Amino acid sequence: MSHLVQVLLHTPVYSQIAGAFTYLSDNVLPPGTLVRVPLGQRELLGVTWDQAPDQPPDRALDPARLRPVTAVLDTLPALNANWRALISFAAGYYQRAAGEVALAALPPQLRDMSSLQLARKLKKLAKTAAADTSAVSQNTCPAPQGKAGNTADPVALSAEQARVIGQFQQNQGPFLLFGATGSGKTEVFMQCTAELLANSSRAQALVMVPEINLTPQLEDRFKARFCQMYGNDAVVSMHSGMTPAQRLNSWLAAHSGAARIVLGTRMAVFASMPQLRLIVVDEEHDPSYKSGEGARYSARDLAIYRGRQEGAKVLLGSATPSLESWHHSRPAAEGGRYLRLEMPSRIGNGQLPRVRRVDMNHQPKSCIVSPPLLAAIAQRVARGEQSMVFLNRRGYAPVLQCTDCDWKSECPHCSAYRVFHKIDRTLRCHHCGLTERVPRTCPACGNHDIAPLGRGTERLEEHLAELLADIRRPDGQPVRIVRIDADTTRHKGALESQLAQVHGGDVDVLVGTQMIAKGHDFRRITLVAAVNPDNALFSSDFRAPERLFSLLMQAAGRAGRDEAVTHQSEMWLQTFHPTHPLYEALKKHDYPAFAASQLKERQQAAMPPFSFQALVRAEARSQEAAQGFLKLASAAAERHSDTAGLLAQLTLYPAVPMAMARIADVERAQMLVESPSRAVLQRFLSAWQADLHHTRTLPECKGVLRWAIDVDPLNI
DNA sequence: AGCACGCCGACT
DNA sequence: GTCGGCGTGCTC
Repeated sequence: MSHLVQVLLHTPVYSQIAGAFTYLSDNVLPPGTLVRVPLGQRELLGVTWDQAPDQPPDRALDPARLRPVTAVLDTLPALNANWRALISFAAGYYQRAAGEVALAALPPQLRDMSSLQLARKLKKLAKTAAADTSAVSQNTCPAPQGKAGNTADPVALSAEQARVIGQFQQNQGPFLLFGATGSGKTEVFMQCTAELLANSSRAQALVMVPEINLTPQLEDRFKARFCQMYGNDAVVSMHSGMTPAQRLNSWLAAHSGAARIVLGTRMAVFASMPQLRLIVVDEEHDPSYKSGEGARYSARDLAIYRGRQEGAKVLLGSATPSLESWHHSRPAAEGGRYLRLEMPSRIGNGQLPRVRRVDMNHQPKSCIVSPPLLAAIAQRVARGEQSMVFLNRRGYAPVLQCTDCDWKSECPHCSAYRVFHKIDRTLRCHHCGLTERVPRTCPACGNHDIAPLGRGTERLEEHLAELLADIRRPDGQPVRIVRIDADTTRHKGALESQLAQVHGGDVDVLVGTQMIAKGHDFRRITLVAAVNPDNALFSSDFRAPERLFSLLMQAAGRAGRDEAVTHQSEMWLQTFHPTHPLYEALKKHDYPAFAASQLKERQQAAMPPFSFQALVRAEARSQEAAQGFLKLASAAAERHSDTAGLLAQLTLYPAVPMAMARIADVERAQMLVESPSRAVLQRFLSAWQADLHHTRTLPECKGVLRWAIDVDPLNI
């Protein structure tokens, strides 16, 4: 028992003991070893860590009170230095405890396994893996040819794809693949993966997608291509929709090197992959890559760090890149650090849909679907083609209002209205979940007339059904409308079955929220319409236009994927601002022009990517308490020399209520910190942590429930 | 974060 | 009389 060992545990930053714990061990344990250690009454999983160089191990610790390591899980190889560097970097950059980040990056099941259980598990896996590889070597020799058009075979590449792959091979990256929807980005990802895996018998690739919904179809394509070559467990998935046992299996396969390809959502960026050679980030602009809980990391940004750290190539892909990535991929002569790869054309003569704007100023007052749009949809139905109509609000109406007095369907617990859902006659708060039956009379004045105000997908569906009631499909049947949103897909498998309905041609008009804009290929859709996209144009969030543009481009990409119908596909926009530059750029499918104008505005206003931001958020029972905490903390920053010295190079904005100020009776406030220098912002935040912790303990901050730092926040 | 210890309200 | 609410405080 003579060796001291540093161990990271799942303890958050604000528990004073943010660093590693010291334990006694019989043997020298290499850093990255999994151990089980006692902490108070509990026994926890921990990871041994490198000695902090700037800090002697035995500072004020009483050596007599050190406890021994309970067990060493050394049947598993230690987590390597690259993985530990990633964890340390993420913890430092996002201002969290290394232990919290490290333990959150391990599969949850591992936390409550003894070394014996783990050893058994590994033995079992080794056995099945051996059986599997022998099976593979049997059936790869004369590769059993599946049905015609097998996805397992690399398809013939377009000239653009071939050129881009060539650039990928000849450069080190990081790369930004800027490719139109339908230009064949996935095929490029697979070719690049195939290439790197073929180079070395142990090389591994990590492929990330923004949403769980998108993993199954990606998994199918990758499995069809790579499992024949490398075995059935060569491709594994990692996302939060998997069972704990599945997640453990995938993690172990990646960690041992058995898995050659890991597909997953943002959490997969932390997968232990000892031979990582490639990281692909598909739809890199998607906000889902930014975590909103715990350590608020950006998986896309960490992918860039990780790639550099491990010498793995990083390939970001999008049809509408984030302005950050776009800016980084400007020509190297102008300071760009990423290599931009471009694929502007759709595969197989596919064209992007023609964009048509309906000026709602010249349409009947308060109409939901304008006559020209309605006529266009009716025409599609009569021709046997499909239409897709977007509205980013679910429910029947966003507000219910008394026609007599001022009453509106406010949520008693949130600063939001409850949404009217006609289907079950309820008022539902989309923030806290409060659900009540619609009152018969106005709760304030007793009036019988309470009317829905505004429109949601439910009402749009109903409205379209009325308007299209007389329209017949080519087979003489009445029009079929289906709605897809969070309400209709609540049950497991519902989304899949509804999508199958659409693919099967049973549906003429698809109504939905942005849920249907992402990823799914609908081959017979020739019309996509955004009913009311204007909201985002004048939002207080400076990223709202970027998100709208991306959403509309993605939506437009749903139309005309089939060569037979591509020439007549259209994207319709109903707007009160038809000449807005965003729509002008969209009409030309001109992301570069849109990005250039946005970046110019951002530069003039010194906003990201020309400045760096962090947000401190506080939650309390009262708005005063939440803001009070932030004010005290910023006063402390001005008092203390280590933070005050940096204030000349950054701006501490005043504390303000969040856009959604109250959710479930919790008041939320935030404070923005901004600097032209990322390094200055980092130094400031690190030094300021102590002030924030201390401020929290003051008696006047009793009411503060939680606070957190969000570095590079997406929603301000 | 957990989990203890610790002091005040409605129930077998 | 207990069971249990969650307010402070500690964990190598």
